[in-house]
Amino acid sequence: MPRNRAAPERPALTVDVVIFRLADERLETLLVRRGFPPFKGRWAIPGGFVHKNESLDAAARRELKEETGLEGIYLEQLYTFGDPKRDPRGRVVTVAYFALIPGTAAARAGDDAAEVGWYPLIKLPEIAFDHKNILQYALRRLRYKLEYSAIGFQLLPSEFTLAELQAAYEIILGEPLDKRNFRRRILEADVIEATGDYRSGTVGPRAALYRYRPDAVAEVKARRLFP
Amino acid sequence: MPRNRAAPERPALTVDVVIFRLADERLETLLVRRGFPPFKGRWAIPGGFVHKNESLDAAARRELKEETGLEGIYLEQLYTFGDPKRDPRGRVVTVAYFALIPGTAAARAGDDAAEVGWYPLIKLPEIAFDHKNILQYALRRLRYKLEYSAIGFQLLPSEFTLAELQAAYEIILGEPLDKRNFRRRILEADVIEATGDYRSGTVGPRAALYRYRPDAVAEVKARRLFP
DNA sequence: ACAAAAGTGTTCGATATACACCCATGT
DNA sequence: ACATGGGTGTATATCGAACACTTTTGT
Repeated sequence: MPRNRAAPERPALTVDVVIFRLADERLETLLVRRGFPPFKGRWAIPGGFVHKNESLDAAARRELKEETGLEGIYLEQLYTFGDPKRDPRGRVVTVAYFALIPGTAAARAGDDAAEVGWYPLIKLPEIAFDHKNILQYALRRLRYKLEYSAIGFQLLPSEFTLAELQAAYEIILGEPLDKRNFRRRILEADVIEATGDYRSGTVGPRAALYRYRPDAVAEVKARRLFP
Repeated sequence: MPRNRAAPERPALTVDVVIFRLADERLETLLVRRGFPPFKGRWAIPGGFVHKNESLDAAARRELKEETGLEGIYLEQLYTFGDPKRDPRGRVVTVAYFALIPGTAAARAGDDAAEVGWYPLIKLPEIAFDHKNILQYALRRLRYKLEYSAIGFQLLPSEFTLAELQAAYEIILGEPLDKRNFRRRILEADVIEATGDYRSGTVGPRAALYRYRPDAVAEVKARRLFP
């Protein structure tokens, strides 16, 4: 708490939300093209000022909804970036968040009709500010969380097959996983359950559909899921 | 980055530094007694405003030095707390850090002669603001980091015996550890090395002294150190 | 001599890893 | 009929957990 009153400052405070989705068998993130300097024409993580009487989480949720139209999305505070020089216009401290949206969710363009686009993380366009750092940080955290907790299904629709879930993990972790070991572990972790339905319309046997168990504990502390 | 310019706000921005040390076989934290309302007489985590042209990390280091006189200390950003009602005087967003200082480091009272004291985490006094939350969060993070990375020696002087290190881990994790397993794991982790000297003046065999290997990688990602 | 504390290996159980075939279904 | 892909079990290696005695030194 403030006791030293020397040279305080009231920096602008923003939230930036790194929004991940799976599409075309890649991990993608939503970026906004800047129409004005600085960094005109380059791409930035969507974000905005924190409003009066608004918590940081609420600000992040609002931004996420403005950009994608989605609510009830997995969202987590990532890190706060406050280098004095990170915005050439003046001091702006940003609290970064990351969000995982289901790949099928039709994320509409932002209300303000700015130019927005999804970009794969392996092939990013020219990035504004220190946002490349933030994206790298978010990716590290996502991979880490995927190994230690069971949040992969946040990137899938509400019902999914085990093959789809495994594919999501493989895309993000960037390595193939053994099918039998994957299924055993994910089921033993007790975070998903079979719906009883099957995916039809495909060649071959019908795959059982699973859903997230909302009553499950999100954090799997005792053991690494995918060591 | 800011694109939505509706109702922005410039909250006061502070850093709070949860400072941990080991003393009297307990984990203690430094607290400052508030001399004025709100929460007059209650105890708060040391902190203060972020200055102009000062990064968040620099602000945290400055606060840490002001309170303890120490430099070159382990310091890590924890989380940012921004509930609009967390300070009754107005909007104050705080970036919380945590620091680990060697138990022997004579942490002098703060420059401003405020009333400060070390308190064991198991028996905290009346806490101001939302600082109890922050302390709990910091303790969780400390325990977690201790299990997955090798930072326990940050709470010990530069040279220490394995018995001392084990005692530190036991205090923080709150459970006894097997001596032989502890020694094997901590040595296999390759973060400490024998100095070649021995601790004398004690009853019984002389214990070998160890030091931190500064070239070692801090994060032990591959495996839990103490599962 | 005795008390205190340092140092040292092995066994056993649990967990992780590697690996291949059968069968249902749609075309 | 055949191509596609879902579903299933086991053997081996690695890792974690539990456990006791000997030796050194100061008093």
